[in-house]
Amino acid sequence: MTRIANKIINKENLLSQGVTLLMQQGYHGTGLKEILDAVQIPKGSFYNYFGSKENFAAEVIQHYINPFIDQLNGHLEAPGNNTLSALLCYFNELITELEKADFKGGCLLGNLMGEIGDTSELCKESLQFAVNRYRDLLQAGLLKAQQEGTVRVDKSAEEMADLLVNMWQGALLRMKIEQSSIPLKQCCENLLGDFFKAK
Amino acid sequence: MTRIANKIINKENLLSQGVTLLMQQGYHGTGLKEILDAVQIPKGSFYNYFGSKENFAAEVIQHYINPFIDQLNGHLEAPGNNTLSALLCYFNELITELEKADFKGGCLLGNLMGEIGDTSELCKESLQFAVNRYRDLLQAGLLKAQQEGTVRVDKSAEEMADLLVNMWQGALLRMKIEQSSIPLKQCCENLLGDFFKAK
DNA sequence: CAAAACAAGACAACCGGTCGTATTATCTAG
DNA sequence: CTAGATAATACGACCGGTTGTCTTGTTTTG
Repeated sequence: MTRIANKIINKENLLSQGVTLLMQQGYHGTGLKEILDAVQIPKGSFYNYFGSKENFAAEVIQHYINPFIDQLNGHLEAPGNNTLSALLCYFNELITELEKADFKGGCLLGNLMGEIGDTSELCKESLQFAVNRYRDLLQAGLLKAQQEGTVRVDKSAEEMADLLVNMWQGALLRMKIEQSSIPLKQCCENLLGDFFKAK
Repeated sequence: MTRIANKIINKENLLSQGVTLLMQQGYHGTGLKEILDAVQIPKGSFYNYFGSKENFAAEVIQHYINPFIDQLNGHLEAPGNNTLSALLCYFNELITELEKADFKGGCLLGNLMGEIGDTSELCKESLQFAVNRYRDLLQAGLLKAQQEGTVRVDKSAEEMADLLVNMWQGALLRMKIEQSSIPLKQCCENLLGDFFKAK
């Protein structure tokens, strides 16, 4: 095992553990020691890899969103019925996962937007980038659904994508304190299943 | 000045400063020292008043929501055009205030739901109670608007109130990282100004 | 004067970050 | 191909400062 390969593995482990801990306990609620102990990596190495906790968090954010992009992409590209159904299917998958996790954590992006969205410039930019990537993908899906005639065309796909992202984030917060997936389901039913539908 | 009156003033000052600091820096991001220094109250007194930081935060949450309840109530009871307009007027007032604050802070409830919603049982309950009080008031307004014929009746006032609260929370998060009131305006225009409207 | 309320600061644990040293990889010269 | 120089990485003891909480002595009150 070469040294350089080990570095990549270590960074990957740190980021992965960072996603888990930051999502559940927040930025200030998670100490470096806790992350480092979990993956058995000394502090000096951490600072060699990332330079600072803030910079680490900015990378964690990107590391977090990637799987969601892939998962959504998978549903959008799958040869199924129509794109609107694919979106509904995707969100139902998310809901199932959140139920399985007992509504713990929610969304790292939403949590960090609230906690450090206006105290860390670096993380704010990382959050912006991550949210925009996600929103753009939703927008592409909604645009396709518009062309298929299942989604109304008197509103732009971009605006609807923003509405969906925002209500979903709010629903995740409600989910956390109510320990229930009802807010999530209401979000899908009312937007994708009603408000966005072509007349 | 009696001793008991002073205690009330001190508690009030602590709660008020707590609202400001917890909203901007979060729960774990704000140390007791910072709050105590700001209001010139010794640490011993704090623990005499509140018992613990967690308990303090739970009280801060209630202290935070009260003015919003009052403000919304004011708009709902004012002898204006109709209740739907009153709701729109209320939210526009909020938007103006957030713009004046340069989009800093956002909503204490949303921020804390994300940060400690699933680590502090006590705060979770306090958040639940605060959010429900707010939601119930919105629900009452929407119900009145339904009776006035300006809001659709094929959806329950409760469901619409939940949707409004959730999208508003999500919009506040987006506002924080985009430094823009556009998400907030989109929320109002699309829900109150479109989706909720009677046909 | 007893009991409760209050305030001051001690307290250990922990924070993010630094630094000197040891180890290893890569490059250069002969 | 190798010997030596240089850079990159690994590592954890250690830093000053802060954390939330608790103990203890004082003051106030009924």
